[in-house]
Amino acid sequence: MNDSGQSAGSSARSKRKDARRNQQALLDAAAEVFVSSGVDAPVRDIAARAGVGVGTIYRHFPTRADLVIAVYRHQVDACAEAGPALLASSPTPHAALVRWVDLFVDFLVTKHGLATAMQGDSTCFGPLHTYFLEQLLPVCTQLLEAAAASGEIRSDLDAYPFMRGIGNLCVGADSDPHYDARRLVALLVAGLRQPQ
Amino acid sequence: MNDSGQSAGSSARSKRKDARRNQQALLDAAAEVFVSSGVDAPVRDIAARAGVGVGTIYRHFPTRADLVIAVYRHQVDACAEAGPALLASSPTPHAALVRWVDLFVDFLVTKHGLATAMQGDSTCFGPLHTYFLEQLLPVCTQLLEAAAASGEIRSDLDAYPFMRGIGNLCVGADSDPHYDARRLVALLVAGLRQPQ
Amino acid sequence: MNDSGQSAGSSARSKRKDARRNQQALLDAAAEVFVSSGVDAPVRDIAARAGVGVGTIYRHFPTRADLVIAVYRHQVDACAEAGPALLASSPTPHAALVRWVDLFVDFLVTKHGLATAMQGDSTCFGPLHTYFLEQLLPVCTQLLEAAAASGEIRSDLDAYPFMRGIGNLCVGADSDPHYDARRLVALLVAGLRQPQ
Amino acid sequence: MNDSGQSAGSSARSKRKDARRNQQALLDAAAEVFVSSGVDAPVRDIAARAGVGVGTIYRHFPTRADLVIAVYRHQVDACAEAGPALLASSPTPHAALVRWVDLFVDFLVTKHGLATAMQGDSTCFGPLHTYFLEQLLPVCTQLLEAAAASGEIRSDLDAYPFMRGIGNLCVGADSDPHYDARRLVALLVAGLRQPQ
DNA sequence: GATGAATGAGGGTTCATTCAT
DNA sequence: GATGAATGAACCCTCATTCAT
Repeated sequence: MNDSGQSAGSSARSKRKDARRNQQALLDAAAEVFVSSGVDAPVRDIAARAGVGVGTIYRHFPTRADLVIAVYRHQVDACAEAGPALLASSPTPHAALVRWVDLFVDFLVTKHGLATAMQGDSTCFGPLHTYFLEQLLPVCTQLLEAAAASGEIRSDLDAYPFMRGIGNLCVGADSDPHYDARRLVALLVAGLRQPQ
Repeated sequence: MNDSGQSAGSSARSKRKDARRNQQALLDAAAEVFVSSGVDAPVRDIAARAGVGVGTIYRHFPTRADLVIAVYRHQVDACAEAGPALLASSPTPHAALVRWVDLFVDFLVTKHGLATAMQGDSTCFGPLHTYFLEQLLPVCTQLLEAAAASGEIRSDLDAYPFMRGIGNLCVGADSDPHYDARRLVALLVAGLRQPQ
Repeated sequence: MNDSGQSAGSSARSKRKDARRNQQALLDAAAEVFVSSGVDAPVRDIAARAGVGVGTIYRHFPTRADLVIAVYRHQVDACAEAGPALLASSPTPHAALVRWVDLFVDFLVTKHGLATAMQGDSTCFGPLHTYFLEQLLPVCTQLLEAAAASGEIRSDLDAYPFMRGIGNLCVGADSDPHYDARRLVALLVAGLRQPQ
Repeated sequence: MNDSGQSAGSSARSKRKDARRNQQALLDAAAEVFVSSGVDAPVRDIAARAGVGVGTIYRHFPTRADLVIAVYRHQVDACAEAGPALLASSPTPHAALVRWVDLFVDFLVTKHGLATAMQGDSTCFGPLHTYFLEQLLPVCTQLLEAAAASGEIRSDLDAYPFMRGIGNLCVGADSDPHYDARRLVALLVAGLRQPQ
């Protein structure tokens, strides 16, 4: 349309460029809307903010969860990568665990509604749930096992319930000033300590 | 109207009996539906299950929160009353606290979606939230203070965030067999222990 | 119930007394509610104000129109009776007509929503409409004919459209301070004057 | 998007054409339903008649008043434009006023329920009311002032109550064959004549 | 007779998702 | 590919009217 008289190839490329640009706009818009209205924000709001039609969202992200994943992929991945790094650089495995949990909680708390979306009962966030677990479960497991091996914490808690618990504790943390999720998560971690 | 005469009294009572029977049916139906579909279940579903019209629900329970309160009032009240009793009968305040938390968790976990409803962000459950807090906050506070006074736990956690945390940990506990809310709550309580 | 040990007759009479008392309370309550909320006020509001059940209203006044009629019967009748009296006491038939119209307008305007109820399209006010016409049409006709006979006004307007017109002009007169129904009715009557 | 190119332009236009076609269907359907059931007809009825979903109506006309305005905009505008034209082409301002009032009455009477909607008390028709007044008040004012300036009518009646009066006189005119709104409006206008 | 609980039709509104253009 | 119009199921809530007690 824009480049009249060009070859089909160029047309196709320009289309792709358009598509990619759109996808990026979508991610940016979604990130903003998620922050202001939570991850359950109406699809239309996101489309409007991105300046595209709702259909475009569905093309790029068939499921709402797909969109959420895409939006937070970088941060999830960073969180995943931080695990081994912290383990290597911290004085003890337990210290690494504490720091990593901090990262994870920051991530959940600062994203309005993400913690809720991570809850297991929501069927429409299945892929989101899955992705998070796939990325973070091994890391968390590694940290827990290391800390258990060093005798700092008990060894009878799996990473899955642990992460679920942290996720749950972060629910609603952004909307209630009287509720300090980090505090409670710290208590939970403290509860893991080996009863000397 | 309120005369002690038998006929009129019985007539009035019988009328009330009808209404009460209906109300009871409503409570039963709501309890069932809440379990199967959560406390956000459509009004009509509850009405249908109870075999009454929707208007009947609105008559008895103008607000959804009113209905939820009514459904769980006994249990909430029992939970509230258990606090002092446990304090009196347990070897230590900490033991009482642990047992009481158990009761509370049982209550939250066995009622599908109740924990979610207890979260602070839902505006339409204001009355419910309020009622729960009014009943249970003082009790929880008393238990925490007693345990703190006896030196068993730290004294810097208020009852409100504590209860919110417990409530959050119970979210989704009924739908995921891999998630053991009681375990995590136990860890949270363990985290309260005075770092000897 | 109250007079234990009385004869059936006395009981029956007391019932009637009760019924009459109820009916009066109903009329009073309805009058008040009509003023504050219009003649379309919910049935329950009236029952509540009267301190009776809704069923009682339906027993006494099967139709809302029946209730409205009953409430305003005195005033309608007074309006009807005023016609001949004014005709007899006024200097000219036209003067009598003007005064009578004043009465009628006062009646309609001071009763919130009555003018609306008098409109022909509302099917549920049929009996009301009918009663009003039955009582007032002959009177109005007489006044119009007298004024026409004396040459003061044209003779080609029937009482029915005339009254409908007046009724309509009074619609909404009580809720809009910028709208002066009496003014417009006066113009309408002025428009009747024989084009000398 | 707005480029003058043929293909894209036609594509954009064709999309709009579809929507416009639908919008037109909606306007037609609404017009019909308004005639048969009044402007208070259920949204669903209009949607059904137009063969569209209810959502489509809400998309095009967020408020019922918006729909009513759209349906009658042409006629209101025509009425507004007719004022100056009549003033220019009529022998006297009074004659122009009479003709214009005829147009206005025709408009109100032939649209079932429109007159009622024009009444001031209905809160949900605010925009409608506003639009009508904005369009027609200046015109009516001009006509009244011209006729007053020429000494044909009294000068102490504002356009607003005048129009309200006409509107009111037209209420129910379509459903009652015995009620001739035009007749009464003519009398009202006649009542304005300067008492020579 | 009186009561008021129950009914359920009726109307409004939102929003995820599809699909013609 | 992008668009956004259309769909319509799903909810909510009100209130006139009936009828068992």
